[in-house]
Amino acid sequence: MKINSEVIARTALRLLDDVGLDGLTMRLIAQDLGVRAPTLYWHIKNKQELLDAMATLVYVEAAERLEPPRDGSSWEDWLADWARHLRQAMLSHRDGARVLAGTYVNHETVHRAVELNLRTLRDAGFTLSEAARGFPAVLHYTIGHTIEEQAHTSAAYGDDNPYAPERLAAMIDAERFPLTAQASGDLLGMDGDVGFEYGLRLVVLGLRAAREERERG
Amino acid sequence: MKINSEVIARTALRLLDDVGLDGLTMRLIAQDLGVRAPTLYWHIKNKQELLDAMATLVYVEAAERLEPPRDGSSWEDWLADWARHLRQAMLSHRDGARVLAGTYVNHETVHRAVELNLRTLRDAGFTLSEAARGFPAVLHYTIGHTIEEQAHTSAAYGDDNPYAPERLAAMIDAERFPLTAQASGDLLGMDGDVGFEYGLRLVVLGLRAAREERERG
DNA sequence: GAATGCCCCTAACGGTGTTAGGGTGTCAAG
DNA sequence: CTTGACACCCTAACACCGTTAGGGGCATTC
Repeated sequence: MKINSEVIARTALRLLDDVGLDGLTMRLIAQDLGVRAPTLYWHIKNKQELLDAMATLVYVEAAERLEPPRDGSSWEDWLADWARHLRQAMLSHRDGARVLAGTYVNHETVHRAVELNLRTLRDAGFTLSEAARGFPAVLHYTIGHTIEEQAHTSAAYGDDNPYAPERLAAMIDAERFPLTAQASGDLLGMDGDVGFEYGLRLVVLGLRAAREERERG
Repeated sequence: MKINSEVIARTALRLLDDVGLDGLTMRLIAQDLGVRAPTLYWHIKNKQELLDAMATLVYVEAAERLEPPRDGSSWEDWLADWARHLRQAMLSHRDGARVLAGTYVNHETVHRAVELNLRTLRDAGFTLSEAARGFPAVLHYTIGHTIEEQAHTSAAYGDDNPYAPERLAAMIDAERFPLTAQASGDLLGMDGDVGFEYGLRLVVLGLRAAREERERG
């Protein structure tokens, strides 16, 4: 296959799943493409630019399946679905959240997604300003949650992951931290879909409450 | 000064502000301590463990100034203050959010903070389960927001930061993305305290709304 | 047929985290 | 007082990293 910057990024993204972010080297990517490392620099400026391109791909993966809300579907469901798509895109690649976090993606598909967010919220009765300040909160929550979740389940620690639930639960001193011990089930279950959905609901409820508060004056 | 793992972490955290996470090398830290790099390995297992220790210090920095809510202060204010403390701790070090993100900190001060969160929310009328699922959402939002903010203002790009607000605003096609263009001020102003406070308020409002929804049955 | 420019190569540079193995000083036990 | 153990630091070196310099083949264009 002909090599260009996008092919490199796609290859890197595929290799990422095998070796993780720390194991992703230029030499490895080049080898997979049947080429030597310096060749990559003909197509891309440096590794940071490659990481940006990878982040863009992940982001686009989430944004491109985004459609205007169908009739009858609420803005709450639509917004939550957008967050779920983004989360799924990150989860579908090892260290996906770390790759995405802190990369301001600039791509047409993403602009479209932003525009769609604004329009959907405004059509639902939000002011444009509320929409513009509100939906990034959903985004930031989603990124924050997923980066933590992916870190806890990371394979970086090998077999003896110090964040294994049973290990953490055993560490809590029930005398000094009774509520923590009592709620350890809920606390440790925060990773995964259930925990994500709970927080996501909170943010969406917050959006609705903020609008109602304004409407009441 | 006598060298031990905590002194190493403090030194590393101080150097971090000068050189950034990518510039933080074992040799540099050792030099600052008047010692050679391999010596560090007598005190710590590897660099990852050092980064964990640094993250713990930042986290503790935010948690140790945490006190039970004074009489007359609402749970909303208390919870928001806790988020602000955490954010300030991250912002007070270059790349602080990146260091903290994805490091499950295990330290007494943090356990105390968790317990205090649970107690405060429960005393305010939340069920323990609501508290245990709710406050991580605040935490995740805070981390997500701060990591993005710090990435955008990062010096990693040198003088030609592609995320400079005026550069981004100019990039938007007002014909195809009218709402985005119109709201660009609000969108780009999401970084900084104003944007953070807006989202933080949303999450807190969401918590309240979730409780009220339960109470109504 | 010459020249241009794309695309890949080899070689190498300066740096990284980390390990191996050896020294020196302190301090307790015999 | 001697001996040994142990804490703590060292030098040397390994394997690997991102990246640059410079050169060569090969197609397309004048």
